[in-house]
Amino acid sequence: MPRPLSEPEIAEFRDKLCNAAAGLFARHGRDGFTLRSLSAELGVSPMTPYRYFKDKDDILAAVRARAFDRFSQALEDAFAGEGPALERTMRVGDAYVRFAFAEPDSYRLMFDLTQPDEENYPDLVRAATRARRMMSEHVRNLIAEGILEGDPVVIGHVFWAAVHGAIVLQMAGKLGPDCDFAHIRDATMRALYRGFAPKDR
Amino acid sequence: MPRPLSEPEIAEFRDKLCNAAAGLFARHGRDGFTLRSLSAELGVSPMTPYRYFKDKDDILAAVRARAFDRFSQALEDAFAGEGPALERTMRVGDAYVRFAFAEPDSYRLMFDLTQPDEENYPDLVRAATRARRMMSEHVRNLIAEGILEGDPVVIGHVFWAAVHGAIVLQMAGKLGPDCDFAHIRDATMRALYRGFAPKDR
DNA sequence: AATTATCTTTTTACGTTGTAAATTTATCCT
DNA sequence: AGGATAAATTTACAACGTAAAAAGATAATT
Repeated sequence: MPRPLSEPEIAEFRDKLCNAAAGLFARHGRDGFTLRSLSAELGVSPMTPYRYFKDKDDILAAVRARAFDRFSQALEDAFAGEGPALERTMRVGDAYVRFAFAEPDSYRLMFDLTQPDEENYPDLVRAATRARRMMSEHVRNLIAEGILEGDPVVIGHVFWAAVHGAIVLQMAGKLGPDCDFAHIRDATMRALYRGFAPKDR
Repeated sequence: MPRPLSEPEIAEFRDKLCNAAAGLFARHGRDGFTLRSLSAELGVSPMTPYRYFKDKDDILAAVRARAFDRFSQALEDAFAGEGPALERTMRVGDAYVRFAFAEPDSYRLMFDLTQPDEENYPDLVRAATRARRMMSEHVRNLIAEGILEGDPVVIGHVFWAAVHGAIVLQMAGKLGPDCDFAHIRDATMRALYRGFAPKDR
């Protein structure tokens, strides 16, 4: 139906394309994701995506932004429920790890080190910021309940970096054979809770 | 001089090629590293490297292995000197961080998530294992001096994962604007030392 | 209703990539 | 000297991202 191409139509195509791209990514890895295979999957010519995205990097940025949004949603959902702060935080942590290993390709996409300059993709920056916010948000609760002590932003980032480090080392196959991820994660969390515990008691 | 191509000659060419590849990588990023530009840099035809390496992935594995070896060497040198355990460990930590930010491309190469199956490259596995060994080695000293308590392998991996996580988040530009790497690193180390401190005192 | 203008999509084409195959070049052995 | 052999280059091909040209389809204008 070619004439005006309304805003919702554009959004729908972009949506379908991003989903197809994510699928390709998951099935055939980074190299399996080509404009040509993507177009084939969508049943359009290889040049059609250029009507909806600037170029391949633009597509990648959109896919990454979507991954970040699903990730953030999972964390926010886990945090949303009722219960004591520690329990809510543990739910967030579980959701984090579950997402990372259930969708390793999305996780890779989000945090891969060799990525084109993010600042050129505002929606990606927004989605990444949304995810980051949650990192310190649940720590605020822990501090309020007296479980931890310190700056919530810093502590949140420390927890985040620690679990992220364990995840990526695991994903990169860099963890030794005699110490699996669950072990590392458990020891890390235990040590950090003790390390950031209020000083007086 | 084409006839036998002695073992040292092969090693020398591989060496030169790996250095050139690392340079290309550093100057132009992953996409700037092509067989053609690499050959041009070496003053040979684009097919010559195939006499010394199976394919591009094989070259990449060799470059990665060399990065791991230089990395390990830096850590081992830092650990080698005299002094109390805590001081030696801090030297290792500093060497780690210094290497990561002085040679971010090498660090990326070592730990990038989208890498072909390592197990097919024995030398890479060896180099990676060498680096990993150091992670728990210095922790053994800390435990022997009563500064930490627990399994040195697990604790070593926890420290490793934590600092690695902070580094890659920093490199990926994922750390918030109001908390820089040095801050995170400091807080992480402080918390982990406290968290793994012997229970009695 | 026919024509024109406008917008989407496809087709075609180009430069670049990794690398297989064929060819050339240089050395050693008889 | 002349063949054998191994190294290096040249040539060639399929696949990639994407620019440019062509085609196709609808809305507006006459």
